[in-house]
Amino acid sequence: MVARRGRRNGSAVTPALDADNAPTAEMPAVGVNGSDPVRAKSIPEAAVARLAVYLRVLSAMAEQGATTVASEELSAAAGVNSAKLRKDLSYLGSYGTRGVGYEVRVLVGQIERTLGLTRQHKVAVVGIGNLGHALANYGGFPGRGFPVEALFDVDADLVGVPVGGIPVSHLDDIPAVCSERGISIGVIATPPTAAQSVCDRLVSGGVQCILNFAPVVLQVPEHIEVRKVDLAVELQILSFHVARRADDANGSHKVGNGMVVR
Amino acid sequence: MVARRGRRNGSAVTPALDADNAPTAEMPAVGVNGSDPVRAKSIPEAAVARLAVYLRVLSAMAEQGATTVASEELSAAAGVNSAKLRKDLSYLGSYGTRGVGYEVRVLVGQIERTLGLTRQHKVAVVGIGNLGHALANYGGFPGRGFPVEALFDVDADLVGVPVGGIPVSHLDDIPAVCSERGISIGVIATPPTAAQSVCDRLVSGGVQCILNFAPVVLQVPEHIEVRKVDLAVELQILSFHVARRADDANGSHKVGNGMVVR
DNA sequence: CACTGTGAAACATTTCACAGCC
DNA sequence: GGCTGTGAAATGTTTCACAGTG
Repeated sequence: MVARRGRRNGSAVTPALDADNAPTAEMPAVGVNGSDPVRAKSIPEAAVARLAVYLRVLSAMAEQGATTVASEELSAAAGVNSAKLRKDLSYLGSYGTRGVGYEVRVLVGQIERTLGLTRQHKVAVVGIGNLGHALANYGGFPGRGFPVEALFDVDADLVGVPVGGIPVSHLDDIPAVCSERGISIGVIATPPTAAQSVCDRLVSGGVQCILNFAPVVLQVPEHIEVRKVDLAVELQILSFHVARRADDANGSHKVGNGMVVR
Repeated sequence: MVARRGRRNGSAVTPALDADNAPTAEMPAVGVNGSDPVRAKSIPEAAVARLAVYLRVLSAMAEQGATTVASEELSAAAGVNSAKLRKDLSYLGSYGTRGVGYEVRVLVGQIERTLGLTRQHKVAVVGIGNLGHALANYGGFPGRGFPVEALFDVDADLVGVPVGGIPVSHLDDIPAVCSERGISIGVIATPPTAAQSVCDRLVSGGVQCILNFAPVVLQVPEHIEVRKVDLAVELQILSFHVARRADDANGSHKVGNGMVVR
């Protein structure tokens, strides 16, 4: 440790690192790394996101009875190229057989281990509106491993009402309930104005990670991991590509710095 | 130049490029680029995602009456560092004033222009379950610019029923309705099994971009832009970080290839 | 001989650091 | 003096291409 990330304001609270949703980029892969002689280098952030996709594809294949799979086949199903797939899998260790491929079972096990899916991660959903409902009813999220164990809302009419089998608690009880029930992941599905205060309460309740659906940049202590899902941003990125395509198609001209302008 | 993107199968259908949600990485920024002597280089993919965030922050600031903002302030609010912010804004052109900062109004206008937000992009939502409802009720998505103009579902009981003011149509009518209404963005909120077929119909209806909430890798023609939002993947990435942290904390040891294993 | 595992090259993104301007 | 804009360095990611192996 020691060598902190350069510019860092003195405060204990920093903006959730990435401005983007980035399942890729940023961060030197594992912990601090660099000046620390002990810590080894680990899996690139970008690869982690893909491992989760491979896992799903592999599980589907296993269900279909496949026992073995080659990088070419798996990569096609996962929408990446085979070199990338092989490189990604190589971060787990050497679990393939040259000339043959990978054993589906083994790969599933290794990816699960690497992603920490052998432990359970209890989830709390905050904000039981349309989206919160949808999330709560997912009922024990993706497959197994992410049981929803607490729900919160401000609405007095909602408090006490069970949704997907779990009674809704009040926002004020977030810290107590979360630490009682050992929640490790908080999902924020509130309006943007409430998000930061909800986030603070989740953190004080001992939650380690936050998945944020509210369109705001959360400020969190640095040991908290935040990921965000931002509809507006996604749509605007798509919009950019539509616009770019339109520009490319017809007579576009360059502006000062050489950028296509229209 | 010349050098085509290596592997690219001859088929007209390719897996949606990125395996990850990646608002960053992959793609040489703008269109073909490289062998084309005319086309200029453009905004990095990673920067585009952040521009959308800056836009939101700037809009909030404008509402609060701010007329001018310095890179340090804006970057803090957006959760990035100021160098990155300045670099990102420089892709738009030179709209700042040295010694002063940026004019909020101007920046908002430039980002909107760059993201193609001056045109409207009509949206269709497919799959009116919990999530679809939530999306439909967003009622003209983020602010302005993304009006929801069509809804689809298989459920006969739902067809004809208005949700958020728009009557639900049947899946079979996707191509006709989409091309009639000039839909440019399709949002898939169906169960995974239906997603690919829905996607195909959206494409045949002339939709240019797809936002996919279903946990499957869609295969699309290469001129179609796909982005995905995958809850399972997000949670598993968080899980990875929890696990990594736990490993880092206590006596971890390295395995063959030098990776932290537990 | 097909297919994995991986150095090394190519590419993309971020950060540094400072020249230049108001 | 304070702050933008940007080359150049550093870092991270993807792709190539091939040696190695069951």
